[in-house]
Amino acid sequence: MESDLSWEQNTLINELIQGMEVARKLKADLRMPYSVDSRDLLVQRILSSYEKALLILRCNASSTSELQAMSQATPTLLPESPLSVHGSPLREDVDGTIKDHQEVKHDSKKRKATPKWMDHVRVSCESGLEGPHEDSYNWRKYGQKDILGAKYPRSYYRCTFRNTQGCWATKQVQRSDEDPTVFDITYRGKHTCSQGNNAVLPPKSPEKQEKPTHSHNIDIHRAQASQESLTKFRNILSVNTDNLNNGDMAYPFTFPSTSFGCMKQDNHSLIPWALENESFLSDLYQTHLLSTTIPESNYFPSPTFQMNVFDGIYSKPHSESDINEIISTNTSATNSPIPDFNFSLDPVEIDPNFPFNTPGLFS
DNA sequence: GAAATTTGACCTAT
DNA sequence: ATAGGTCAAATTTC
Repeated sequence: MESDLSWEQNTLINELIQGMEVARKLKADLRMPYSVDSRDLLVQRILSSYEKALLILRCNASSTSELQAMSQATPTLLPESPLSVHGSPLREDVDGTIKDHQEVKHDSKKRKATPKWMDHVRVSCESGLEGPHEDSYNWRKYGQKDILGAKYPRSYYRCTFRNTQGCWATKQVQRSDEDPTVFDITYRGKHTCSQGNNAVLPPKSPEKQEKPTHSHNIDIHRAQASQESLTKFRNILSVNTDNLNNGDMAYPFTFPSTSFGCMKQDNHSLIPWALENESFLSDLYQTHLLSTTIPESNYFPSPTFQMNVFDGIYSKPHSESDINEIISTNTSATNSPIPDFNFSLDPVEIDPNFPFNTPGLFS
């Protein structure tokens, strides 16, 4: 990657370029009288790029160096196992908070300290969604809270196997104010239960996973159907990996800002992206397939949906400071349990002549 | 009856 | 003092 630019600058450039490219595609698309779906897709991608860029700028004002360190220090850190850095003297206390063993406090109370990492994703269901789309984990809701300044309450979930297996993974789900079709989902803690330990997740218990209040044909995103789909998707990704030919495969990758979920409508979009794209964001994003439980299932009346998942950043587990900012977004189709993809699918065509390193570009 | 959800109360960080 | 996060009893669902 360009060494002359800072990490966030590269990220910002990439996002803006991506937005520009997609806008061009949209412009071209506007000449076509029939492709409404693809326009929606392109608009979504543009918005996603700008959103990422804004997030980066925000983070730049606060903890850029930390985030950069994170991204560089955790190239192999898997979403599924953010705590499992080899040899790292980390521990996770009973409430899921990760602590360096030197800074373990006496947490006599139940109240959680701010976790040292989280995985933040956004799920967009533009075309509507019925029913929960799952993230292959079993969650139990344990609370809901109205959040100041937010239109919608935040829901709190913990792993169903908390008691039986001592799994302290939690997640929070909150509907976006700006776009009610978007859910911000924050994962905290690591799954130590059997479902978290299995690379191939066990089938979900039928009583929980697919409450058949919604029956439709969401193909690849349906959490339950995702096992086969994920396998296929892995294969796709593997092809891309093999073709990438660069030495950065130890880095994480990102999925396109638009979704994987669009495959239903646009079966052509994913693979070409995967094959054409450079992995220029690969050192920025810890990416994973994602499908996420949307408990507020009634929000989405239409059977088709589209996920717009933003990848999460995992803080450097041994960082001494809390990093709770969520700085990057991404799209994919399953949650953290799919750990090891390290390349980008973003459909970006970078102009090789673009003067990224122009002095003063970011000054 | 067991498991999941709801919801008001409680706890703690800021 | 306040907001966010969690607990746990009550309620609902299966």
